[in-house]
Amino acid sequence: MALGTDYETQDCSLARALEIVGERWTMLILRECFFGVRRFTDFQQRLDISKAVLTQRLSALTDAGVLERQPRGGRTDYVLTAAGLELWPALHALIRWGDGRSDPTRRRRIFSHGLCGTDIDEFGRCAHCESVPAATELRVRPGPGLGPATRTDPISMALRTERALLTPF
Amino acid sequence: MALGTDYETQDCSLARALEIVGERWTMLILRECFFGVRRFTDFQQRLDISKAVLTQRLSALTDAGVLERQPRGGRTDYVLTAAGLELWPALHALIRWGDGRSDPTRRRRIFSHGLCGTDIDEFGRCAHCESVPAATELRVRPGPGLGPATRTDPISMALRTERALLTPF
DNA sequence: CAGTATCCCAAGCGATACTG
DNA sequence: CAGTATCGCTTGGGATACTG
Repeated sequence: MALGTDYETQDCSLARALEIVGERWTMLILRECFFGVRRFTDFQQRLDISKAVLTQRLSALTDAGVLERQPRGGRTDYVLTAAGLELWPALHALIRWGDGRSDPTRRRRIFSHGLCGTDIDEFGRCAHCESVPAATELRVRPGPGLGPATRTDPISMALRTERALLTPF
Repeated sequence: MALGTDYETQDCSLARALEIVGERWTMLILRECFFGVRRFTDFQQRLDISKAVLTQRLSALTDAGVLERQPRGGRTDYVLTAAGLELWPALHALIRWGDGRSDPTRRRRIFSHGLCGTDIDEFGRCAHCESVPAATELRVRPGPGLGPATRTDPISMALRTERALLTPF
């Protein structure tokens, strides 16, 4: 069986999810979306991805209902839909797992609950509010593991300060 | 830049995670591990994956410290390590997201907290215990969305009953 | 700016056969 | 049982050039 062409025999919905978000680059694109990136050119420059591939991925995500095209200033924004926003727990879990692999004390990005300022734990929970905040309620800031600034573009610079997730650039 | 060959420029640990678990088939293999599959042949038959690819994935996961080889009865078991078990939140979030995409009332697999019997929510929480149980404390049972039994092998049949995660076959 | 079009190479993967 | 070896196709994707 060719994975990607026939998921019918898989008795678990994981395969269905991977069909949409399991391709190379897709998760990285979505991470950028959560960080507030919306423009084709910004995705392309930040990820250093070929334009053909980026076009294909953005279209696939749009077709799948994860992203939505919105006109802004004569240009197109790619914005997370409700279904896309629901991917946050999965994305966050992967980020935390990747972060914990080296030195857990040196995380690269730290997420906090905007309403109360408490950092969320590895399961996405805010200990103070006893809730699992949605992505729209979170803020990001650089952690101790984030390296020195190598990029000087406006987006990279903004992401070196604390900032609400999803705020458009 | 070629994704998969150079993640150094990625300022987020998501890329690091995807380097290990982002390849095709890898997540499906890990799902089987959480369900208790440990043998080469069982993976191969359940996933209908080519032996060459399975070999490569199992070796990569072993090298990455996600799986561990354990001799059992003259054969080899592939068993999740502590780092592998920590992938559960990410895997669970993806499964839930994939399940919710069609009809949320018709989930295929339902996970419950073995200690108290309460189903866990989409964030992995047990409402009764106010905790996020580890994979070792969970049980799986078929949900209303699981189709009719098409496979009659022992593993598929066992997975149509309630069962603790990670129990070896 | 936001793509499309073309080219071409490399990797991924399935199928099959073989092995200790 | 648990792989290796070989083959050959198909896809992915980087590079470059072009377009409304």
